[in-house]
Amino acid sequence: MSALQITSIVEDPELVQRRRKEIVAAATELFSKQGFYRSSIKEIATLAGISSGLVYQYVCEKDDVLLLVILDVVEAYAREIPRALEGLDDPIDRLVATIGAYCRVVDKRRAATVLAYRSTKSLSRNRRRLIQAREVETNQMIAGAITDCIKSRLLRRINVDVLTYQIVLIAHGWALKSWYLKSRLSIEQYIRDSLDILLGAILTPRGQKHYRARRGRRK
Amino acid sequence: MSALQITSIVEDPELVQRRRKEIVAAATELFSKQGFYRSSIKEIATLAGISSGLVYQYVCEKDDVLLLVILDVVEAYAREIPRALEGLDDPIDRLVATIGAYCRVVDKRRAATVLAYRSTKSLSRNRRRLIQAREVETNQMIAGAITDCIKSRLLRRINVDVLTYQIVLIAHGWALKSWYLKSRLSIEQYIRDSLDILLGAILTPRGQKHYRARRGRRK
Amino acid sequence: MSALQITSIVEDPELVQRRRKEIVAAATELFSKQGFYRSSIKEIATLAGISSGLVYQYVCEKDDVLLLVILDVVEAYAREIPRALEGLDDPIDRLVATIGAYCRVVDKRRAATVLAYRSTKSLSRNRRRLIQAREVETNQMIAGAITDCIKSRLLRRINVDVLTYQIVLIAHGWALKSWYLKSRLSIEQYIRDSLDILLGAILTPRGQKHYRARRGRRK
Amino acid sequence: MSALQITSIVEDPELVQRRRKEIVAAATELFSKQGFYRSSIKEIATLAGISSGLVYQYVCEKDDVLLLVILDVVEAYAREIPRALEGLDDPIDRLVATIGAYCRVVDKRRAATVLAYRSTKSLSRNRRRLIQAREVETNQMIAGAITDCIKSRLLRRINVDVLTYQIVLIAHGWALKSWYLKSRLSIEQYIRDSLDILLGAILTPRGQKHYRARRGRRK
DNA sequence: CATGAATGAGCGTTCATTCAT
DNA sequence: TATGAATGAACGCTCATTCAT
Repeated sequence: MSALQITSIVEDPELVQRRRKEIVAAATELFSKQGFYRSSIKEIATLAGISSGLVYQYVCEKDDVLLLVILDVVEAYAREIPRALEGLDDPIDRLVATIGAYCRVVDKRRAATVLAYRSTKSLSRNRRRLIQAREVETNQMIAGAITDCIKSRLLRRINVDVLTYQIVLIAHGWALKSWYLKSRLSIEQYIRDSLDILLGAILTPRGQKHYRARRGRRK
Repeated sequence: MSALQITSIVEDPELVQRRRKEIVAAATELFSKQGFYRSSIKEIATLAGISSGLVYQYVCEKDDVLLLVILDVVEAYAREIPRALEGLDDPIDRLVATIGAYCRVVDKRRAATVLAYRSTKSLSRNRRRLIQAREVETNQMIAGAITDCIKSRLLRRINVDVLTYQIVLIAHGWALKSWYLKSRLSIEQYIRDSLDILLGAILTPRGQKHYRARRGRRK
Repeated sequence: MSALQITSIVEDPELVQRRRKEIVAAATELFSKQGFYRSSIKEIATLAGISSGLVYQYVCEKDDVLLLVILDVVEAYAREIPRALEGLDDPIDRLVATIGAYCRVVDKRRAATVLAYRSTKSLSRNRRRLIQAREVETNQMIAGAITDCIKSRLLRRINVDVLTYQIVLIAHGWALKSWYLKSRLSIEQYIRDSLDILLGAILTPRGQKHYRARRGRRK
Repeated sequence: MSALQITSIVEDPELVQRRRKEIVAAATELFSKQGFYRSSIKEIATLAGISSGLVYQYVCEKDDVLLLVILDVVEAYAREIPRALEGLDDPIDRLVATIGAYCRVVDKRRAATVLAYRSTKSLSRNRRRLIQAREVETNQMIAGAITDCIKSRLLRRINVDVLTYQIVLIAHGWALKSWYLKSRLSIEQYIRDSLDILLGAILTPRGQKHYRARRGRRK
């Protein structure tokens, strides 16, 4: 639905979709491994089993390939998170499930997630906005889960935006910092410990008293 | 102490430092604006007010310029965070100050922080390791502050690595997601709300009971 | 059979042959006039009537162009000498014809012969070996003619390797020292006088007696 | 005496000579190993133990360094061959000694000899002429020895120029083809076998009859 | 005399993009 | 539609040469 924005010379929409899927698969692999600039259209075409000229029948510029690749990642989030919520009604359950699902999707697409971070800025203003718009959509699912919890008085009235991004960053962090974390934790431990920190109050009762006292004085 | 790793043809260390500073300043500006690959050595040299050939008297390859730029950011963290802790003894104060300081450094160097995220993967294995080693050093300051709090029984025995990276990501998130956050919050509000979420228990008493109950059942 | 060693991106073998021929022709002209290092790929491409990028569709590195050029010379020897021997059976006739043919090929490709001498050392070990292997092949034709003469008791049992190279050097000498010889002799005179020296005993009967006597004493 | 042609900024002639000697020694080593174009002035200067700028006090362009280097080789021939003739009166002895001496000088300076062949053409017309003039001078010693033999009726009236160059090429051939010859012969064997071919009639009596008969018919 | 930092032209090479087939 | 040969701009990097010190 989003890829439609990129005009293709070929008119048969099914063919467009099929070819683009091949191209995106090849490009994702190469971009993840070598980065966008070190991967040439020819390499991508070869890996996709087509000729380099043909790529330009489905894409206007090399940058479009990158856009397609990143959209593919971002849409995977939007697709897979809701699936994890199916059948869950309790707001806390939904929040917990959301966080877990997000982390697990990131885990499955670690390289692509890192790629999205690296490369979004390489895109033109317009293309970047497109990605960001999708990201906001995805985040709204998280924000929604948070809001529901607040409405149900299960969460305090914390800043929803900030908590949303804290959750997003926790999920993405698993990919971004996997060079450090991967050797120390499994993804499931990471999810559990992150939830533990986020939802269990990290301050001890004594710490809470202490913190409130200090905070009062700092103001 | 780190720049020593990049060999320079010029031997006068003062001159090396001065020139590299000029080069790094120009490169940081360009890399932040256009990215590493879209910035040419000639552009960097021109912006730095020197000839393109001269760059190669202070650096072996273009990649070294990137390394220098990223090290410069990473070292700013290592330099400025301890300064914020001077005179603070209380563990909670120190933790809070660390988080605030980290966020503020990131705020001052938003573009460079994003750059570090985008570009570290463009570096060779060795250079990347160098950056990561410094990042780990910086993180140890945060981890230290956390551990102190735990020792003083002000914090529960949560996973120190995970909390450390949660804090790091919160700080970096201000840069990474500034396209969203910047128009909604000031950095100081961001710090305050992030601390609020992290240190104030986000679950209400009712939420806590609820969460514990659900968690028990989920296991 | 030799050019196969240099891989080309273009796969149509006829096209490869045609383009390489154009490139070699242009390169031979330029290398001969200005030397390998003073000739740029752009110059070669322009003279060949193609774009500079296209050269790299038929060659991996600039060095390959040089290899192609030198192989072209060396193979001209291997191609044209046997032709001069067609229909000749007498061993002495064959030896004389070989020498004459070699000199005449060199004469036709004087510049390229000099080029081969100048530039072979610029090539990588492997490429150099390739050239040398072909040179040895060519020389074996000469060595064969010599051996046949010895077998027929028309030549004394002199050192075949040394005589072979004496002949090779006589032929190449016409190119290498043409700055001196060209104004004093025609190629046909050069061939005749060289044969006269080589095959006619240069010592007079008196000289021979003298030489043998002195040689005895020197030992 | 020849180097004087290259103007030097430094005026003290002794210093000029000393420095140039250092430069030539370093350059000869590098040029022989890597070739002229792959050796930089900086490398030469460093190997000579001076600064790169200083080279330009003793030389106008890089090409002058090459000229100096080649002149040095060529003059070694002119210096060392006469020394081998000292005390010899007999014309054949002198001719034999000349050839042996030439070969031995070449053997001692194999790399430099090859260098001279590779690089003379890289020089400007004027510089090349200078080298060639010296070569002619050296060759005149050989030609003189030949002429003396002819005058004494020890040699037939063969073409002196051609024989001279045959001798020169035999000597240089030891360097030029050392990749083939070195593993098969010692320099002394090479000299002996070359003289054997050149001075001993290579045709057997039967071969001579044969040759004369064929030659008559070929005309 | 000597140094070595600085310049800038120039080269080899890559690759996005086009277009004839 | 699909191919892949062809183009040509652009970049990283080197190095002869100059010149302030």
